Amino acid sequence: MIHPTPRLRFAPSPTGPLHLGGARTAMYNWALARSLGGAFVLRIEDTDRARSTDESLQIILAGLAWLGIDWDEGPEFTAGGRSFGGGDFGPYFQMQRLDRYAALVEQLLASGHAYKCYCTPEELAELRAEQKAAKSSFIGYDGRHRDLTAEQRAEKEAQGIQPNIRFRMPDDEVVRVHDLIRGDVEVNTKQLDDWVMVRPGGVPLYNFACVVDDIDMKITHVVRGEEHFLNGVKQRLLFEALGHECPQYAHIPLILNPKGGKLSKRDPGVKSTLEYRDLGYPAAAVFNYIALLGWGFSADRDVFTRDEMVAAFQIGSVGKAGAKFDVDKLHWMCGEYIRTWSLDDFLTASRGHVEPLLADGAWDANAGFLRNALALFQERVQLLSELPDKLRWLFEDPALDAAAQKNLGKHADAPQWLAAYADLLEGMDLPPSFGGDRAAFDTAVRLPSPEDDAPAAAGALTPNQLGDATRALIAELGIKFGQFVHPVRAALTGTNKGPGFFDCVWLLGKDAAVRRLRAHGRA
RNA sequence: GUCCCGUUCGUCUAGCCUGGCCUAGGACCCUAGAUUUUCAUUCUAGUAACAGGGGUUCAAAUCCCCUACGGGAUACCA
Repeated sequence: MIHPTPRLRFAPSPTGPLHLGGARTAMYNWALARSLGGAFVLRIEDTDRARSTDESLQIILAGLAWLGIDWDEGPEFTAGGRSFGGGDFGPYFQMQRLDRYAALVEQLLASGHAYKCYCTPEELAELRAEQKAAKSSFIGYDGRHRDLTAEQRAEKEAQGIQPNIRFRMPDDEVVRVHDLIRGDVEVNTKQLDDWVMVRPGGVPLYNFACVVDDIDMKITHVVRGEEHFLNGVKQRLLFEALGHECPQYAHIPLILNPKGGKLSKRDPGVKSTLEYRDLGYPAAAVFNYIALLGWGFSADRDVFTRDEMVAAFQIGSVGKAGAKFDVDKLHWMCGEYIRTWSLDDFLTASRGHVEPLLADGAWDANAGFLRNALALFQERVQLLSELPDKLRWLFEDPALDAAAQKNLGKHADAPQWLAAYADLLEGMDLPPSFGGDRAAFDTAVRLPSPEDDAPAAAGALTPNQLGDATRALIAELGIKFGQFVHPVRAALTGTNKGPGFFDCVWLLGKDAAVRRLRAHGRA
């Protein structure tokens, strides 16, 4: 037999945002498809009319695109100049495939694999309650309408009851399923009831639509959450009833909250994927981190690229145990990725977070300044959303935090030092503060690299020259470097942490620096 | 209740299939130190695990059984 082209799918229902667990399921499907050289299909399971929304759909598509999980077939979508979707096996929305489901229902009804059931939701709830009360080992539909006569059905219809359609399961049969992750598992159909394929009115339910679509879309492998494990058994029997081979199944464990429990609304891992984007998590870092939740790249490497993952990915090596979501490691990973970026990439990514601090047009008007400023923070953030708080002191006089207050009050002479420093700076060719004309200073300077410490315009002061002058003053005052620097930094930046002292002064610029020193100083 | 799956450092995991190379490896976190004007980065070192109990075997983290605990399923949701 010829091996069919591998075809995998991710089939979300647009009833909410794409959380990280869903993204990981999509990713494993995607990675397996890519590693096998097959196709990755995105199918939208929108048969739950009450809860499906177009907004959720857009969020899901944008979330996948952001993570770089691109789909070959499915809804059309364009992001970042790339288009996704299309394909010859559509439609890819289940609500556009109702004719197809209807045709197969007729076939199954005719062959006896399916039958009409007239039970109402109330009746079924009552049945379940009775079973529970009687401590029955089986809880579920008891097959009471399995073999209704034509007369009985006519009677129900006459009462105006619209039937649902159920799949007839074997009563007592051991079904052996092979799972790519769990291995061979045996399930007795005694545990499974005759499940509903189609709602009254004709809209199909998950297990039925899913199988029809997997057949029509020629799906060869299904990777999904372990909550679908038993659905796999039901689906396998339906595939057989329809005369088709069942795809290979792989059921992956769920992501757990840090306590080891089920993920609930408030847990970090259930945030929408787009929230991570908006908070300045690098997409590649999020991708990398969630890949690690249940799968390992190698014994001694945690950081890897998409391509490396595809090359190394094997579905069988996904773990069977649920993984807890660890924000610390995610954040560490984000910092790792940000530090690998070029300064230009960092600037581009930072813009959306920093620009709100500035007046309209100020980002472009102060490109050189911002480049120098941001360069100092690339290795000091894990998320881009940390940037505004870390940069605010450059644009407005800061309130002193507790540590800064302490530093400022540590030595009785500190106010004199501040005043002396203000005098010194006032007489120097220091750059003007943000918003001023800094062209002579800011051109192409990247502060952390001494070799770049060369302003374009002759005569403009560099951070290193500022440092020489400052050290001379400190010597004159007869104090230690540390004694001087801590209170001054506090007065200037409002905090005791941050980039190198001279870089801070140089970047802050003359007018703001002098103003703040005078505010806290005394001659 | 019943059925299915799982359980290696606090966390993610390597090792388990094909017992011996495991005095159990890596990473995050934490701690200490080095570097630095602070913070961050970087580097070095350290703490820390085979859920418990039986068995099989010359030998078990690795194979078998039981217990405990955790997760999943048991919908006219997906």
